[in-house]
Amino acid sequence: MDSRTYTISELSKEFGITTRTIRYYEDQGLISPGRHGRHRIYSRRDRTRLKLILRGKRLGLPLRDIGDIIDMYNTDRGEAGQLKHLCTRIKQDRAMLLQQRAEIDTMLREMDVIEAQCRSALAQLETA
Amino acid sequence: MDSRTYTISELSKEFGITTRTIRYYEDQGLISPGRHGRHRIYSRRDRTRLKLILRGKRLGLPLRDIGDIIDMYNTDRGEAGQLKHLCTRIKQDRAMLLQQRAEIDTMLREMDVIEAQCRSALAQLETA
DNA sequence: AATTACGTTTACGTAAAGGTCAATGTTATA
DNA sequence: TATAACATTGACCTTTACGTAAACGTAATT
Repeated sequence: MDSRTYTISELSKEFGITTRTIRYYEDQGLISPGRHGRHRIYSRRDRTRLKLILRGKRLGLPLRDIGDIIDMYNTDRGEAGQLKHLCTRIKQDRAMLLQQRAEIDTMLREMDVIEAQCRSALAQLETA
Repeated sequence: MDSRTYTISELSKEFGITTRTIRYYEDQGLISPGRHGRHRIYSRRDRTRLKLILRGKRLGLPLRDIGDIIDMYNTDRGEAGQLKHLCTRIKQDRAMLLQQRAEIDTMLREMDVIEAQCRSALAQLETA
């Protein structure tokens, strides 16, 4: 049943964030690790959530939104209402991601142009 | 010479941000519009900068970084040192963008899986 | 028994990115 | 000329996302 667990410092090292940050995420309801006494114990699922949180952050999403999204994708997909809701959500999120990707592509192309200019200018200088 | 200009409210409407935000960007040295008396006048170049700022924001970059980047790509590419510096910078930025895009692709694929599960679950419910 | 390493809560601090007045200036229009 | 409609500066306020420090608990070394 894959019951590997992690301590807070293990996770903080692995992901390059402070323990403070991880506790803060818990405070904001984004993770809820188990406890052994008062010590936190992180399951594999918790680790995954953490990874998703950091991914969301890299996309520039606020923590609130990240929490909502993760919860959305994690709630019991029992009844039809929930399922349809999730489908709608997926459609939205996908659109957002596609747009971001398009923007990244635009920037990459623009950078190609600049780099080409840059290189030819350098070549000019060298032959001069 | 394409001397079309814009008022602050025109830009705020066009980009869906408040005038306060635009002034804040100026305060942080990200734009420096001309003045007619004390009123700000934005050139086409200013508008472009604003567009770049918002793009950077959507990528989750802090304003400082955005400023640095834009300046980098805008300074006079005169001497070889500058040019090489810019080339290095481009390489870095490109790497970052590619990684972001890769992450987006990962998420998109994961969403495909979830959506498929979701749809089949819905189909099950309907036939039941 | 003391030190070290790791963990905990509580609380205050802070930087970034604006929001929200308030008081005032300027321009166009009725 | 009065009244909107739009600008400006300045000041203070707020939220988000942590940093930092204090004071303490626990468990393993030395």
